Amino acid sequence: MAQNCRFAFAVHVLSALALSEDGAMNSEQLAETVNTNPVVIRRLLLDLREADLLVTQRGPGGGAKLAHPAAQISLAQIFKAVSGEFQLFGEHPNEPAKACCVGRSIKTVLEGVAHKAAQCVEQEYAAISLADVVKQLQNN
Amino acid sequence: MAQNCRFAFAVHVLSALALSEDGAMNSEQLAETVNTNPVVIRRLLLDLREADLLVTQRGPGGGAKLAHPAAQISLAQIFKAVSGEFQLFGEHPNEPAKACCVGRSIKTVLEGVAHKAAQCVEQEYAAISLADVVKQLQNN
DNA sequence: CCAATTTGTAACATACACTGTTACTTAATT
DNA sequence: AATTAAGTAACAGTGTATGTTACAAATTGG
Repeated sequence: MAQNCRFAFAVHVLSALALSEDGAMNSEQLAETVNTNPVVIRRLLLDLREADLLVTQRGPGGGAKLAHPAAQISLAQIFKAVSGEFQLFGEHPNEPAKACCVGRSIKTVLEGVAHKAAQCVEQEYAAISLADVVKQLQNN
Repeated sequence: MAQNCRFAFAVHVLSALALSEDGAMNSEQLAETVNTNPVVIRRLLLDLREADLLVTQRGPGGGAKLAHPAAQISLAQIFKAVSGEFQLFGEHPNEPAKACCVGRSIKTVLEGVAHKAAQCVEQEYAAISLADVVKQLQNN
């Protein structure tokens, strides 16, 4: 459903930081392991910093490092930081016809459905920590 | 996450059919209540017919009607019919660097995460029937 | 059989979002 | 002061979605 890969990139970046020697990596190193452009990484870092998941440092020897231990960072936090709220499907782009009883309230009903599903996914993601991901990476 | 509104349109269309007088409506009538183009509706009808959720009829007096009672159609069936499998986030578009242990197995780990979340959403949607949606529409 | 109607389908237009890229500014270290 | 790296703006290229027109295929009723 989410067409973008920002969440995948973000988990990759944070895992790499968790596993790096001194805990810090710059955008060029991160871009290399993710296989993308450093600017794409820096844009991601801004969102992750905004969510208090990492800190950045300019200048020589700068880069990014985790703001908290990996066990205290959940996939739900990461997802929200880079992709906003959980949205499982697109809404009506045009307003449905109000003349029909379906058109009048379909959006409200679908919002309820989307909300329940989003809660379900959020719980699932909240139960998985970055440390869990790192552990799995090491066992592969 | 799903950027497209095919699921919303599909639920709308099927609800309208469930609530229609004689159980049948043509693509023009459906397009009017959804507020889109009849061809968009007909493309949707093809997928819903393929999934055995409705039947279509050409020629004068033709149109679409439900293939089963609304209580026997779940939102999970509708979702799969028009949007394919549940996919909660996009994967790496480019292959991550295999030199780093994160790059080597991040895709596998993320697949596992996506699978668990997808199961969770599917269960949620499977528990809601078209009849439930119609009931909510009538109470609004 | 003929005319009207409606689905089925191809082709294209338009809009939008996302990734990637270049180039430059700002800040921090030595 | 020079170097390094993040921050940021602007734009290119790609892909996907909705919407639209036009026509083919099938079905019904007279």
